[in-house]
Amino acid sequence: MRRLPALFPNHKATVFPLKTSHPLAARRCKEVGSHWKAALFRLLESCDMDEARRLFTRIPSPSVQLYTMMIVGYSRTNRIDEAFRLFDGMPVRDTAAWNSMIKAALDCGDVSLGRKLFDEMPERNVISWTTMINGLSRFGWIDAAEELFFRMPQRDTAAWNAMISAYCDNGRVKDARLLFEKTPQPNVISWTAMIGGHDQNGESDKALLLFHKLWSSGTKLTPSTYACVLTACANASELGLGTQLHSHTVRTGYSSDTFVSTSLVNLYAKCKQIEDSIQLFSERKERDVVSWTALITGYGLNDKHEDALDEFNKMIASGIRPNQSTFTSALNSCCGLEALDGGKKLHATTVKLGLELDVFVGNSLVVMYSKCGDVEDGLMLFDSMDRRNLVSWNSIIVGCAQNGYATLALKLFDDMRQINVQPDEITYTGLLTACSHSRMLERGRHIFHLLKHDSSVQVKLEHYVCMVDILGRCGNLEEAEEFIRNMPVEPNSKIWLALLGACRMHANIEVARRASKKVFDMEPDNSAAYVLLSNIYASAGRWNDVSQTRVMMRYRGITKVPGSSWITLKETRHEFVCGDRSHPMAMEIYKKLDWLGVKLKELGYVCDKTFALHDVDDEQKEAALAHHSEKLAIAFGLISTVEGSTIRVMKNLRVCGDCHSAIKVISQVVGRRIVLRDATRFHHFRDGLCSCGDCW
DNA sequence: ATAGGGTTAG
Repeated sequence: MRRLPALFPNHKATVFPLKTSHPLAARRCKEVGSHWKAALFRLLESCDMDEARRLFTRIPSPSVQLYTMMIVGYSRTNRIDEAFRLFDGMPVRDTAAWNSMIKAALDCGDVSLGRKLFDEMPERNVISWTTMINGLSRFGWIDAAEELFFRMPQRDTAAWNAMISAYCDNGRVKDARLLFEKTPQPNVISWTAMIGGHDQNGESDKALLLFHKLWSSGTKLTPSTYACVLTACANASELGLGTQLHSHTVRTGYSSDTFVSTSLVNLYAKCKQIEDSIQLFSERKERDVVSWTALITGYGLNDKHEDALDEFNKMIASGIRPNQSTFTSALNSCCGLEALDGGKKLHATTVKLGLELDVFVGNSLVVMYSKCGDVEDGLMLFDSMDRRNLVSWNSIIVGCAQNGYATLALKLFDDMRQINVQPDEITYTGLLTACSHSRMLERGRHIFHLLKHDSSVQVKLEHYVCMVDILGRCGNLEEAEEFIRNMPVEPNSKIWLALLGACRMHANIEVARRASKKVFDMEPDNSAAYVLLSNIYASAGRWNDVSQTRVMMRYRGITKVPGSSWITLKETRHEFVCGDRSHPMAMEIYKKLDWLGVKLKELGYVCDKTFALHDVDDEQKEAALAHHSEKLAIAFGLISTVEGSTIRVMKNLRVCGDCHSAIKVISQVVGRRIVLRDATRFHHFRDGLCSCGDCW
């Protein structure tokens, strides 16, 4: 039998026999100290603060350095109070300890404590100043940061870099540039900060110009620089340069760096080379949240929303915790699929992970609910948010506008201005859309007036389109034309198309001729314009002009986009085209339609045949109106969902007029709410009425 | 391995 070795064979010999006066004592103590230090470091590394504290209390008279390590550990785990208690009880403090405590305060969100410590500390060094500048900048206190920078007694390159980044992070790229040009000895970090700063402020092309300068200077690049530049390539869609840099990173061995690799996944995804993204992601050694989110976003950008959600589930299954950004992307893909059920599941998951209070998650949920036709839940969510930003307000205003809640959209606008949230272009587009969908002429004029006099917002073409739409829908066709003539910018085809749409509503052939000619000049392949023009002629009984339009279409090789409608149930999309019999439940669907036909007749509903006879739409000619895609999808919804529940159907084109009337009656017959999202807006059918008030 | 500057997704 063998004796087990003693656990601490040299225990007695090492620790105690030397007196402190012995020349070896100092060295021994240092060794003992480094022993404590190594053990403490291991615990701090694994963020086990309770265990670290237990160890720390056993250390006889810990050094300033050990105290400081503990403070940093508490700060990393967000335990600012404990950090401060420890700092407060320190027998002596050096500048590093003060600096660590300042950083701890700033990192944990207590700026005033950070500022107080900074003002009180006996000796500040360049690191103290730089830490404060960085902290103040993160809270948006850029003026305070600037003041410190110009007051500090000496500045090294790190200090200049901190101020450059502070300007960039607060949107002041011009000031960053001025400072960069004054920096005595800029290094690769200064350049990287400038490149990243320009890119993040929407100036990716300038970022790339800076990179060319850096490149030609022959400076050795770091992985951070590559990560920044590759992101700028992604945002500027510079696939060529990006690919070249990719090969450089392979040669320098940087391509396996986690930041660089994520930037590459992002680059190829944004440049619509999703296969390359997938390949690069699969080659990664470690898959973290960020790279996985980049891939999920990439699928979404490439219209592969099912794959995006699959990838999201794979990520969860592999034990990686999604964060707010992951949810933003996944929820966006739910919008792409109009998958309300999937979106609700994600909502539940955000609650489980404690992320539902995050403002980005909240915004994404508001958009998801309203884009999936459930604006009521979108509103509920918006009301429950405890923090809101401009995007939150825009999301709910646009959501209301698209769903026909114009008055509510305008009320929300008043609310946001009440609490001094400055609207932007998107806010105004939402409001104008709301007015146009509800034919609110005077409110629309008022909003446009506010927009024109809002110095912090630029009037964009889309605003003019909305205004033409409002004027046109309300029957002021001549005024709309006059409005277009007086626009300070060149009108585009969308403007004329809006006018043409109005001509159809108000059967105005003269204006329609002029408007359609403009559209055909600018966009000869726009099939919607031909269909509109043909319908305008048809409604006036001008059959020669109708057939002439059709000939012109055929001659120019223009084919109409086929109409299709779909419904998403249990995350499966069921899509129908007119007269479709390919669905496994086709028999039941047509039986339901026949039954509905009988019921509709009993209620005296007469089908409006003009939509069948005069439309250029081939699908409408081929099959009876009763078998339009939207009706098929609704019939399928009726037989596949619980009695009384809301049915949500989407259509790629505008809903046909006959279907619109029929669906109103159907909602009454079956006692259900039917939400139909067509190419331009949502229709909420209920008790025989539609939320659009029949003007769409 | 006591303290400061640039890096990836949204």
